[in-house]
Amino acid sequence: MPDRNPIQTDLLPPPGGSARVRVMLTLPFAGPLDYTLPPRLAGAMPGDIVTVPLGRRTETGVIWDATSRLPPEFTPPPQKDVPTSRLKPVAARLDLPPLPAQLRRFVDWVAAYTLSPPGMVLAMALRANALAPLPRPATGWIAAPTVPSGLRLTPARQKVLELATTALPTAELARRAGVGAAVIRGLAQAGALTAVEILPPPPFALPDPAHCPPQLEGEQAEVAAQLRARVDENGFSITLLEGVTGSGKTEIYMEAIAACVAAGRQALVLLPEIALSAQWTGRFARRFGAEPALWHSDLGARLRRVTWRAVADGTARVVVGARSALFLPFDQLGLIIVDEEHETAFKQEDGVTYHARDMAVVRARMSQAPIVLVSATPSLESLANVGAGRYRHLKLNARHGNASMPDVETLDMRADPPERGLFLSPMLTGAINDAIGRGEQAMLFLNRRGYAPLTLCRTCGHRMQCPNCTAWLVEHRARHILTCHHCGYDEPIPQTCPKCADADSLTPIGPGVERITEEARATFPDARILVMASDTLNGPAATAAAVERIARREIDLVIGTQIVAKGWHFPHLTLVGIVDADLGLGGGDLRASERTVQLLHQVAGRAGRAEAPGRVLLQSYVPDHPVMQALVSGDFASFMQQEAEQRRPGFWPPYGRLAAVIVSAEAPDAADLTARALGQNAPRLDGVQVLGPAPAPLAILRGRHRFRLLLRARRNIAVQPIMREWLSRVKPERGARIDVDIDPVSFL
DNA sequence: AGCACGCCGACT
DNA sequence: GTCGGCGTGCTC
Repeated sequence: MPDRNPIQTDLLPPPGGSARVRVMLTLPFAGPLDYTLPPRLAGAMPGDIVTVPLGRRTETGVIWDATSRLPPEFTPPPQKDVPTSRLKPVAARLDLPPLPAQLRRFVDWVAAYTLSPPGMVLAMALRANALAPLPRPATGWIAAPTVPSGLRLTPARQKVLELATTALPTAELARRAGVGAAVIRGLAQAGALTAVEILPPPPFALPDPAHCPPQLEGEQAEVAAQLRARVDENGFSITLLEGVTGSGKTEIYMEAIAACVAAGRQALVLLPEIALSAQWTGRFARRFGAEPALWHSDLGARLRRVTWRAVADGTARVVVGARSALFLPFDQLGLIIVDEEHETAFKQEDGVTYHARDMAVVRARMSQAPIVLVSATPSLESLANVGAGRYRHLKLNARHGNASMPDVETLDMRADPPERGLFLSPMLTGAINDAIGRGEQAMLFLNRRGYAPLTLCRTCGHRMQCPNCTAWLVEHRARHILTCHHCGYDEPIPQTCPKCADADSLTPIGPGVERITEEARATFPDARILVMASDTLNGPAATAAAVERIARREIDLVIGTQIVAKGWHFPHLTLVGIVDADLGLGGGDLRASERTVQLLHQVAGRAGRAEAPGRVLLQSYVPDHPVMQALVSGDFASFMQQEAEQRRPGFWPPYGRLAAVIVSAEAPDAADLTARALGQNAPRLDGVQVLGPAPAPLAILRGRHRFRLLLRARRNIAVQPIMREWLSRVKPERGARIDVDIDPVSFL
């Protein structure tokens, strides 16, 4: 542990001067600030949490390492040195556990990689309320080994001393002995009771690897053994675990967790969404006889603090969480699992933009720990890494038990169109009727919330648009509003067209889940229907309750958005209807096809898990599209191969690197001028190309005008130094902001 | 991110 | 004459 070595040279006072330390504050500076360390704080070390003066206020920060340990191409340019004579002294060292060296290094790495101020990355690591003071341990009383001579042993005193074999606080001891507090005080005074601190019990029970191990056979046992071997070798490795839905991936990687816990190390499991954690926690508890520690952004303040500490001191052995769990102060990280690794929810888009899956790989490397990326439909990135020999590949080909893969068919909407004004084709409604008639469950999937995505005036053609964004307002009929899904703006549904004032001329165009529900209620009047959308289910508890109702067969037809695609287990669901399989294909997004296949395959996987085989019907106007063909044939390997071949020649990811630059300003001119200045100063380097500037697809967002540029580089070129150099040459116009997104996922 | 300093409009 | 608008720039 080199960083805890008290003779670390950078902390020794220089000859004839006082010690200099660098302190990272949770502020958007380019790096740590220098302070002197007063003699009374001698011995303070990197990682220690301190308060320092800044201007005329006091800030809390972390003593940082004197020298960067990043590869040179990632190291930000050095800042100018402030002479020691002008430095202010560190004010105080707080009595808190230090930030581990590994986490400090990770913060530096993420900051350098994403081109974010390191203080903002540090803020993510400290947002846990970790800086709140430790609660004072309660004092308890325990009987002294010998009763002091001369003590009169009254029956009351006798009783107290008999009970005080384990430390108990005054009130509790008095209550149990049936005496007053005065008796306790008297005994303490006489030296018959000794005061001790009562340590709170560890907040997380130790998971028991032997509690309830699954019975694995064949390829499952083989894969579990492989994963255990990775954990047991106790070094860095990356494994892609690819397994069809229902193949028991979770049970199998839990064996790796078991090995990790058995070895006394900690495991981190990242899920794309906290909604999944309730189900996951249940499975974990059945396997290990204890609950894992949970981590996500809206955990209560107290639990956050307790969890953060428990991760730091190692008493939390298994943490399951959203992407922010990557920044917990693990001490003995022995395994990272990224479940549903292809999910784009792992990409954080606001504040520090980072991809949790990729950063998890970095964290694993720094911890010299194995990482397992898990998916039924791996990302092209991960498959390419397998192809290049960088990742190991484990496959689970068979569904658990006797369940077979669902049968997927396309419904050609040109040949078999729905009735006018409806969205479900006769073939689909017929299949739903059949399924419900057999006492089975059906599901309709449409990845669009609300009633209709567009409201149009039949008289003048006016489209209801968001005043702050380049986007249509989505009708939410249940709430009687038109709302913008980008900025949250809403207004009541107008009775007359705001442009031509014609009454009752506004018409909803296209379906959302609300509208499909309306149609389903009319078409299947006797069916018990449940809608699952992020705005109808508030919170993980409500989602879990809905899943439970479906499992108990209280529902015949589930209608849902994206949320139903997650790994829910619906044992009686045999039919899935995709209302609009073409939906994700528009928009010119690099990953549109890949994402559509992943999403629709995930939804399809909800069907036919138990004995009854599943059937999936895709409503499409382009049934010959490679995406539909891949879903029908189930041959994703070939589909991904084709995708890869399309991206390879142009050096698109994963064969090249991208960095997006978004210029935004309230004033259109400021945004335009800044974007053009960036274009004119674009780097001219071999293997690097800059596209744009062009107005962003969302040309106005939250009232800000936006332009985009895209830098594309060959895979062997680090984009960070190029970006740093480029941005340093352009000064944004007043009011304009330049945001950088390394490895962009969204192209809006 | 704060918080000052700074240089131009409506007020006790 | 001042109070205060928030633009610009610095904080070790």
